[in-house]
Amino acid sequence: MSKARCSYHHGDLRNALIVAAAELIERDGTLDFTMAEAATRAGVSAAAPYRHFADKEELLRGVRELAILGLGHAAGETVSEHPNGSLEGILAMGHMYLDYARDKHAFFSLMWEDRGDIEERREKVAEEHGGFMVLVNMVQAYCDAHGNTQVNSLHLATQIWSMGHGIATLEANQLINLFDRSIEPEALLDQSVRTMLAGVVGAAA
Amino acid sequence: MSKARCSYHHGDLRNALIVAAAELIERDGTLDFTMAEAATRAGVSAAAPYRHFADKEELLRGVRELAILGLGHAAGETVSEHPNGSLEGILAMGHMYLDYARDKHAFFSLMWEDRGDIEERREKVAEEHGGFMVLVNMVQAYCDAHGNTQVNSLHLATQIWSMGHGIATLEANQLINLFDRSIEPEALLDQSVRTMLAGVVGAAA
DNA sequence: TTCGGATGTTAATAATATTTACATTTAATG
DNA sequence: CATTAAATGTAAATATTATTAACATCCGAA
Repeated sequence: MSKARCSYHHGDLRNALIVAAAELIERDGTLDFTMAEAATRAGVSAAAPYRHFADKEELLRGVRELAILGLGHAAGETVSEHPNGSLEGILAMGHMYLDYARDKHAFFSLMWEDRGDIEERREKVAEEHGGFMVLVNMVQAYCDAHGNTQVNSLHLATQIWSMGHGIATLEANQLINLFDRSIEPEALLDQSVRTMLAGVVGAAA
Repeated sequence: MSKARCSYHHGDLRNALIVAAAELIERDGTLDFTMAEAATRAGVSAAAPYRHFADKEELLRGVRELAILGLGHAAGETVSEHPNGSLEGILAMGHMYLDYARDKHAFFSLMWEDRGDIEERREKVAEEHGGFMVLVNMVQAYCDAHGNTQVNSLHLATQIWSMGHGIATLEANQLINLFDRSIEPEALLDQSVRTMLAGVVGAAA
């Protein structure tokens, strides 16, 4: 009875609802789908979701987990396509992040928004945020490759993440080139990352 | 009749509603005040706001303008407290931005969120976003002071802004130290800014 | 003075989230 | 195998808000 849809009980409604909600978010580009539509899409009545989620916020948190895992997966793909410890790998990671922010804006903001569950999230860092660890490893490998063992790679990775996050966030909201239409987000990010690595690790520029 | 409250007509309801909404956002730390409460606070009925704003979104856009002007004002204050073209001035600007993001989280996110009015915003850049221009001038002065005339200060200011924006956004959502509790946002930002300036302009570190 | 438009009011209307009361199914227990 | 409590669904309320409709008042121009 783990995959029934034949009768009264769904079998895997919680996940089905998360997927349904994600599809609606994907379709509309916003988080304001209705609970009723998500329920219908999952093949149940409007009240059924409340057996699995206290409220819409909780469902959104479920979708968020899915999105975070997806981004982590993309990070894994990206790293596997480039030489270990290479600059290009780190830059590619930035481009991937930028693409994600642009193409899946609603998921991107949902992912980082505070929804009053910080403590809960802290506990799930390891299982959810593999993506960041991928970056940390890339940075570490880069430092190693450049013979620098003094660098705190977690710290440096956080600096690079926040640079990418800032550009991605602004770009997703069409603000990065608000003052100068000629600015190219990827070029800007590449240059920022190069400068940061050159300044902290040496070489790279 | 520009400031009446005596009789039937309010006199300046549009602005009063923006202020009322801003107070509610300040009070609750969220954007989900009700139109009715904003109206009551402004001393009018629940339907009155619709004579001035098509919907809640439009009222929020009004509040956003106010917030952006406020941040611009803070930028002006900050720059006036430090030597022209100094590194400390630029760092102070970053701290101010970080403080704003933390203390006025709801306004901060409202400010940068896309609310489907990009074109409209582009037209108001000059009148609204004096704050960014303050940063551009600081960066320009910094470059001048370091005898570097090759730098595109608009470009460099955008890089610095996006770094600060990334850190501020993550910090406001309590995510910047998700992986390493020991990270201090201001220190991280200071170091990033120094590295960027040193890498692009020279000196500074 | 008088009339039209702007701005307010109160009373609907509508869309949604969420709860309630009841139904069905599952799974453990004797 | 029969029984029953817990889990999971359903349909029919409720409640909260945004928003609109229909009507009232006021201000400024002709």
